[in-house]
Amino acid sequence: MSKINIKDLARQLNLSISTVSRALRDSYEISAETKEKVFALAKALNYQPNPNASGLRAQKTKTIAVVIPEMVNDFFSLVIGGIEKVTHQKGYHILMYFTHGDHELEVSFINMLSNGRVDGVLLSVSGENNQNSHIEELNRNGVPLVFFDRVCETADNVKVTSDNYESSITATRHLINAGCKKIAYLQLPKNISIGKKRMQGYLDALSRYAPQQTPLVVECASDYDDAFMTIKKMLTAHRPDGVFASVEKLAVICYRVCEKVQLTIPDQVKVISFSNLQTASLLNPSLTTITQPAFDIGETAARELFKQIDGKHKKERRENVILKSLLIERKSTAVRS
Amino acid sequence: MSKINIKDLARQLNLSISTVSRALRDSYEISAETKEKVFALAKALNYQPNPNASGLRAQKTKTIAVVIPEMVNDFFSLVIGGIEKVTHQKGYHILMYFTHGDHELEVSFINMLSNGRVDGVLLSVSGENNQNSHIEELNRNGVPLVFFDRVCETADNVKVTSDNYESSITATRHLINAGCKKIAYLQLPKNISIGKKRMQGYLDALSRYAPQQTPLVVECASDYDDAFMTIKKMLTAHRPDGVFASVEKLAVICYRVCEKVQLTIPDQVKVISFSNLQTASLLNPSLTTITQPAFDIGETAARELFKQIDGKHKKERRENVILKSLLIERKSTAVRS
DNA sequence: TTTATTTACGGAAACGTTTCCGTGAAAAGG
DNA sequence: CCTTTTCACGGAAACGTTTCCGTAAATAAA
Repeated sequence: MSKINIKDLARQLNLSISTVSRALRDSYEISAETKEKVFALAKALNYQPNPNASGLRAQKTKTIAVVIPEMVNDFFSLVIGGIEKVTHQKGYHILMYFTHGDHELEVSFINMLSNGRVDGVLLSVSGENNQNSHIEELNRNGVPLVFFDRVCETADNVKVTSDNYESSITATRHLINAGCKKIAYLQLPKNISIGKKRMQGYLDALSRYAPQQTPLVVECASDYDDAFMTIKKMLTAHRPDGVFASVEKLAVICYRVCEKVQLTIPDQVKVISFSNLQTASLLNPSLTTITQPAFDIGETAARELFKQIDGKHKKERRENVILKSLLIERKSTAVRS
Repeated sequence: MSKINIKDLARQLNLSISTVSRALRDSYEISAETKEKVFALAKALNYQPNPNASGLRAQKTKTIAVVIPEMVNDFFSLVIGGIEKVTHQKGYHILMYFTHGDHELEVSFINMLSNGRVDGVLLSVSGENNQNSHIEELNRNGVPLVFFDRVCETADNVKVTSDNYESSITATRHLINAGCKKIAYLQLPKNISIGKKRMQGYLDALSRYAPQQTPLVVECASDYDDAFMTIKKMLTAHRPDGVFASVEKLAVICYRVCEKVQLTIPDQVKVISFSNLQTASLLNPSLTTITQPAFDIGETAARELFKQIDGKHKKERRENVILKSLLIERKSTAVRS
């Protein structure tokens, strides 16, 4: 129960509190010898300034919040890695919040963050993006905020995303080139911006490169079993020869359904998916993916946030950032030889 | 730039600060009507008490720290999920720190946490567990700490783990029963406690159930390429017919090596691994795993921590918790039919 | 020598809460 | 009618920092 504070240091050194404080911050108005003594004792006692006190006084917490839908997801794990790299360099701390796709929860988290708990927020929104009063409230309170991946289109904040529309075009075209005549698109229910862009890419690619095909958009629930049934019904009823999963989870479910209903990938149906799965190349068959630069997204978003936190000229208009994804071709879309 | 505080509320309501504060905390000495008014205005203005001020005053932060080696790892992701469940129920916040297996970093994080930044710490240690002065320092400062998975044996704190030794016995025996005559064990270099127990299980199972076999322990570097080369050399030189990977990462590398050197799993070599991979059943071939109750570990560790944080009678001796892992048999250890 | 400046430090206010102590007025008890 | 208790609230201290003022002594400038 030591928990020594600056007062203890001052007493032990026969100095005033203000002198010790200044010495610790290496102020020019403290003599070299005094600094030495203060540093030495501080180190010896492992003195750590109380963050609440400093934070209260300085109105700075050296902490940012990261709000994401979930954790068991290689994409978000990698993003966190990128965020952490920058944050650690800056000597900041990371508070993590998980919304589990629940918009209410997101609102309550964001509201919670509006009064000095953090110096900035990184947010990947969950669900409907039309209601953004909580975002506006945060902006009003002057808390810097940067979106990444799942952004709120209508909000006036920096957004860091990947080229979802173009990648969807590429992915769809990849299936077309592989000979698919009937391509299904699997999407999640929430009409998050990212989902819209991806679907638009799919639709545009079809009408541009395979106008004879009718789009087959399948909305899957976020619940695992529901999604499984939906995909199963779709596969058996419509018999597509290509499936484009807008998120990794749906590709995984699709694999399981194919196993169940005895559809062989890629001979009977080819599968491509947005995914950052570390094991994509080890799947049976290996999965062709559109891989987002997840780590880079996290790193970039964090850097943008710190630009605002450190920003002298805060009111200069910040640009959004769009990073490129990569199509990695594997066996799930291989043409039969 | 609103950021309203309790003073603003008091002024607008013509009440004193103390009255407003008590009203918000639903004190019995404030009349019902006054409470109403205060609540109403607080809600209307989205008043959020400044956490630094409350924390400073109460010497409580409603925040815990979670210190883990890495994030891109389904085991830790699931653990975080369990931790978050409990933490959210309790209305606490989570600070995350990643050690990247660097002991120095772990020490600096832990030291940082010794002065009121958090009310408690959940730690999965990285690397050597013989140096634990930083743990002792934290204990001296009265900050509650609970270990999970990778524990520090010599420290006198609650530890939540899974039955590593018994599971290793089971896994090894599983390979023996599948007919393996030469079983290799892949381990990481750091002699963390968890690694020792798992290896001991392997060794004991061999001497007990297949005494004719000589153990083949292979220490792999944490670096991917190094580990790949080590495993490749081992597989080609010793030609084991069974591989027991002590961690998921090594199993994945082993799969890649087998692909490279044209060894078929499970016919030429059977593979089993400790793993929480969500895609284990989708691998080629599907991977037999010892799956730890990761979510449960997180949940339990968090509950144990809160017992200490909330604890009236803090000095009662807490018991360690050991949760059971599950062997999930899949094709990577299938006997040829 | 007198005045101005620099050096090195101390006192105290402020950050936003919570809570200990008071206190006037109303209600209850005698 | 007077005393005691309860009720409902206000003033101010305290949490540990940082920083704005001050200031005595030493040095430099006049």
